[in-house]
Amino acid sequence: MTFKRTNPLALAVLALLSERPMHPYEMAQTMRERHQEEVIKLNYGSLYTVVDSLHKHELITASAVQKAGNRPERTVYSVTEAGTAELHDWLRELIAVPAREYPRFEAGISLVGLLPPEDALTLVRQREAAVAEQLTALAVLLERLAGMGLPQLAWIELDYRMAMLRAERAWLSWFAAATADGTVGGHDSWEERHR
Amino acid sequence: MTFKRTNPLALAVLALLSERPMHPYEMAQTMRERHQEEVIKLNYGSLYTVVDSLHKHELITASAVQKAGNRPERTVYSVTEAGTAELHDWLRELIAVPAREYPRFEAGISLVGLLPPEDALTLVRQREAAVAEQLTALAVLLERLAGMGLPQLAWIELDYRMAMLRAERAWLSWFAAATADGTVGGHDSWEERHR
DNA sequence: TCCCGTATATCCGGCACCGAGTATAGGGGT
DNA sequence: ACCCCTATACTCGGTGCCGGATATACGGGA
Repeated sequence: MTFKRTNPLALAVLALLSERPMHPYEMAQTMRERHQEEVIKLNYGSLYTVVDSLHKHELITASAVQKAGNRPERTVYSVTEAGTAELHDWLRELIAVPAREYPRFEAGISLVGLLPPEDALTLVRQREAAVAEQLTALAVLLERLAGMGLPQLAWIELDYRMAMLRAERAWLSWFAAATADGTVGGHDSWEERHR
Repeated sequence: MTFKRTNPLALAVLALLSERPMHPYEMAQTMRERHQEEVIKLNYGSLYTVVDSLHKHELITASAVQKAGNRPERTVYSVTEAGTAELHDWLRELIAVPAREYPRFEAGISLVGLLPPEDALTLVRQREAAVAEQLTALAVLLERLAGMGLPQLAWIELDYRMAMLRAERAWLSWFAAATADGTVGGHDSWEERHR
């Protein structure tokens, strides 16, 4: 059976091991330090499952089993050639081919007609504020990373995220305005339904 | 134990049942007809699991068990009062509170430095083209829906999606250009690493 | 010296989810 | 009268994922 590219955590593992051999716990630490867990969901339970799976598919190998005192054994893994190939090919796919993601907000907004227009307006305004906050937080973080001398390429994904958040904020602002002054198509029957 | 708002399919079920009682298979059909499966992932296996779960939590009730000939029994469900409350509250949360989604592309682009710049450029251009195609397809669909007399509110989530896709296309276009003419921060060491 | 909070490192049981399988009914063609 | 294809309606086994439990080491304060 061929390896299934479901959990992006496996991608992170391959990427880390392509730097140097590590044991799972060290991978987690490194991901934390680099703020990588903001981009790829990290979960200790899943980490060991994912490492096992990669091992089974021979994309990584157990290169050493250390034992310090009475502590649990630490298995150190290295990436294999097949693993490096998998990493690069997976990366290519992720970048070149847009994937259906089913964002939760799309599901929510598609049913917004079930709520009274006044309520919808309040909720959208709340989201707008939350998105604005995230944007300023991101701006601060970027400032700090750039100040540390890191090149743009090292935080390119944050640049992308900011662009997306700005677009979302703009859309929310438009929708709020259109709901407030009743110019959203179908506003009359929407109001009528809720009294 | 309180109901866990994980699978948005449960949201769709509550929304459908708030129109009229249905059996699971009919829910699936209705979702298909309305293009709802483009916004909420539909999977027959999950559908029955989700319905069971809603039933266990008494958010829906089995209002009838029909039996036509020798065909398998069809259980018709209705939404309870608690179910309607859950639907509305869940909707509010989905709209007002942005959720961390971990988009696959963010994971991919964050590691783009592992690929040679020329390859990255090609891949990003490919994605740009794919996104452009999705945009034209969406525009056609919107035209058709508007032509059928449906109000904007009925396809508001597509409007949102178009806005997001346009923003993504713009960002990809920028990144491709910056990679091509070497103005992306850290381009020199990026090139150097790959020879 | 004892204690306790934190860091280290992994394991495991339960459950949601998925995709493929199953079985009958209905309808149209020859 | 027979066949086959599609639509109907659900079922089930396998698996990946998650959160919390487990167990030891270490360092610092009383």
